[in-house]
Amino acid sequence: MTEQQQQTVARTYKYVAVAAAIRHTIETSLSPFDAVPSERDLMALYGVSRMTVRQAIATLVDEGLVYNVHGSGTYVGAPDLVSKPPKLTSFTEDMAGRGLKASSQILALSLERADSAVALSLGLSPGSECTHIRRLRLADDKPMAIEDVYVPRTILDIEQFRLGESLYQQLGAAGYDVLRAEQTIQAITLDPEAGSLLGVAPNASALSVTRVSSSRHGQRIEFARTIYRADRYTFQLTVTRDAEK
Amino acid sequence: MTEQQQQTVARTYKYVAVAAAIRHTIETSLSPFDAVPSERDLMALYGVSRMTVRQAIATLVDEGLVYNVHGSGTYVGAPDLVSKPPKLTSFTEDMAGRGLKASSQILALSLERADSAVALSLGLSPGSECTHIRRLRLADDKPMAIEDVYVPRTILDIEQFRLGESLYQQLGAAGYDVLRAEQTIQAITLDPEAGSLLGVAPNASALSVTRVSSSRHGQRIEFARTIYRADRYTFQLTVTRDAEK
DNA sequence: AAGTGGTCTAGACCACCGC
DNA sequence: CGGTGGTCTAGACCACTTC
Repeated sequence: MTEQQQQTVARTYKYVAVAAAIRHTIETSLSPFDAVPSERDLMALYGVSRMTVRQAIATLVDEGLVYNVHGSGTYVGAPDLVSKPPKLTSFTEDMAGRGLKASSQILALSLERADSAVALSLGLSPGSECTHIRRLRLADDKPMAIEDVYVPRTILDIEQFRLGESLYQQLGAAGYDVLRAEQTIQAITLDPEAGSLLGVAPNASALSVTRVSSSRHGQRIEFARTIYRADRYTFQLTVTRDAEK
Repeated sequence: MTEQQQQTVARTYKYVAVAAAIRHTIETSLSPFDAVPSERDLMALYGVSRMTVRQAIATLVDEGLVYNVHGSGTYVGAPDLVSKPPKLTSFTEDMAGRGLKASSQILALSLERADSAVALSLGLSPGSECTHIRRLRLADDKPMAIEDVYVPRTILDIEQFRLGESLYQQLGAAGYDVLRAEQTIQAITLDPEAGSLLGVAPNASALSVTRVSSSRHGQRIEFARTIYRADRYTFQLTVTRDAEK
């Protein structure tokens, strides 16, 4: 943590201060669906121009704390109405969010030539070498998923990989920050070997999540496939119909 | 389609026009990572104030078409880096997005007392009456999914329901605009009856998507469960790790 | 008709990037 | 240092909701 400890004094912008003041007002004295003071009132209240008020409100709208109704007013939103875009989380983070303790068991760690699916997904020429990590993922010490991760050798060589440390953290340290991923979710039928690893009936149903992760600039870093026990894992997300914004 | 045919002339706002002009410029003569003309140039070019230019650019940033770099410029984004929040779509829209033609076959239409799962999800007292619609959903005339929809009778009575017309459109016309939904995705094993309806083996795996839809103000409108053939349907989404914005 | 948020102007200065 | 986007002002009129 011995970072450069920026001394920037955090120059406070007016709209940030106004937003904080409004947030405080809401938290201390307003309830969901209550009206926030009008923009013109807020101008007078905080001694700023209307645009500054609007920018402050815009950040709150972004957070989902309030919403605008044209011609009527700005209102406090219901907390559970907030629709955040889904986040890319590690298995450990995902389990923690479900109140479970994550652990792992390495099943295999090897350098392999990418098969066509992996090569295609990662944009590699077929036969390129990849570090392959196969892990049994446990939640509260019971099998939850089988995970196969493929990373190009040029990004993370097998000898560099340190077991027990977060993969994303290691990739970030190597200059490959994972920022986004495309995920494909499908239902599959387990093969008997996977079934026995997961402790379920052979030929049981399971949820397969395939992920291709990329850096900020679109460079593909990781191909991962995780097969979850259908009886222990569901995937949840919020979708919106309009630009609720 | 004999709606009220609003005559609003679609009053075109300047920032919308400017955004369209910039979009056109990008599509016809710029490539990813190219710089867009500066805001001051755009002011002069389109004869509008800076704020209007900025609002136009803001909409394009929202779309992921361009991104700003403070102190440097505004640049065209890479198309595949765009991360849109997942949208709530009707089956017809969903299939159209996959290049398939959607059709339906009504399996049942009845008024029922909500079972505990439906009542809980919709916030109804157990035993409340619900309109239940069970449909076989086809894509390119082949079975794709079985869908059960439950709507409180107080929102849509069974006699009001018009077959063949979009449910969401009917709900909207009744003053219940569906704006967002919580979805739960899981893998299940089909029962033989469902398997035969879908034209797959009994006990095949399938993807189950459960949806609770709400209005702008959080009123729960619809409980739906759709069971998709695992071999014809996958669920895709983009997730981000940081506030990529 | 009064009040709200939405759009728009014509300026100004600040913070940051690259040369 | 010049040019860029980011913040901010003090007005104005438009579009919508509410009474």
